[in-house]
Amino acid sequence: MDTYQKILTCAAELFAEKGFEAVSMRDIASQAGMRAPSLYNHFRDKQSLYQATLHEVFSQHNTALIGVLTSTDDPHGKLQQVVHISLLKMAEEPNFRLLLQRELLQNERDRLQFLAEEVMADTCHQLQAILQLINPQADHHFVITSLMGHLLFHVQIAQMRDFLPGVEDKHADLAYLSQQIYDSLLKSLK
Amino acid sequence: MDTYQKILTCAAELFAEKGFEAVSMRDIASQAGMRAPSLYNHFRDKQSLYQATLHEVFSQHNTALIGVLTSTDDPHGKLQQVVHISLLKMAEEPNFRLLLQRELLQNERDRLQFLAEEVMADTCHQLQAILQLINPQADHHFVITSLMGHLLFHVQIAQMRDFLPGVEDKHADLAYLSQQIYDSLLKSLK
DNA sequence: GTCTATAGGCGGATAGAC
DNA sequence: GTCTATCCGCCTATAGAC
Repeated sequence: MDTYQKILTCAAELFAEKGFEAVSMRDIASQAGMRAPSLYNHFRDKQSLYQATLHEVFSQHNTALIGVLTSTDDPHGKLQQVVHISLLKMAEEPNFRLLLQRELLQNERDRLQFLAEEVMADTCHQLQAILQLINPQADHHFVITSLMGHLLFHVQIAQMRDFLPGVEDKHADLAYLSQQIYDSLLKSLK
Repeated sequence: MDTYQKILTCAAELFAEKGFEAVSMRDIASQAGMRAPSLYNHFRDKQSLYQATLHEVFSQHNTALIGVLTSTDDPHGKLQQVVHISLLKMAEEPNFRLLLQRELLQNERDRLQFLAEEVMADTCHQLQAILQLINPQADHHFVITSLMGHLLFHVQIAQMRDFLPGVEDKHADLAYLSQQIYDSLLKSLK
């Protein structure tokens, strides 16, 4: 892995964990085994490094999902796979979810537009086509939004689940969660 | 309103909008019509001010919800009201949602435990009792988590809805959203 | 392409006058 | 209880040696 990629990887980790403001160029450089000024040979400034990090993480995640969405499965199987794989990927590699959720907390219009168009639009369109086959009458925009909310929130809440009432062993099982989310998705489609 | 409360109000606004790291004591003081050192007559340091802000905003929101949850309505009516009022309150006064979501992004165990026990536990228990009356067989923990995810995410996504595919006018209507969320909640309970 | 040294600004926090 | 003045550290970013 070349230096450029090494920096992006470390930056993704730190920005995801602590957020843009809480991470210094020294932190990133240190993580990447160099000094802060060296970063400026690869990125114009901190903002550029952050943007490049977002682009890297988001596009990687998207191409991973497209494989599932363009498979030849029937609509139900595809839907189930999307839920399952999204959960798995977000659980084992939290950078995508964290960076996305941090960006969602910004209320600058152009950053939200970037998120919508560059990160979510493709997946939404693919999902829409699938839902169309299952139930053309349903409110697809609502259902897709609900699905994204489900996926993000259930993974996010995993770390504090032990502190919440009514929790059982099965809730730590991603396969069970995935099944529940898929079930309630289908029910809300009918 | 005394100075103490004035500071808390301004701090809540700024912390919610920009996050802890991105807000300086000078920013808060300026918003409250004073100079930064004056803040230290009311709060030991920035962390204390932040904690006090969280406590203020979270407890206010919780007491507002308890009124609904302890009303004498039937379970279905209560549930519908909880959804509706939560959406309304979060839409018109975003500080609670933003501070909650920012705290959820931390992965420090004790802060998550604080959130779970001081912010969510009461509401969860009340909801659990309601769900028990509707369908004792259902996975209440999952349903309640889903509901919270729904509420938070649909309000959050409101600002970028125009950029997402398949959006229609009705999606900007809180009453419609509230109905949809309640409907899918009931369906996933059956 | 990486380093040291450093500029220049902003951050949290305190001292002490009023 | 609020202010001005100030300390001191960390920040981003650049200059220039190697």
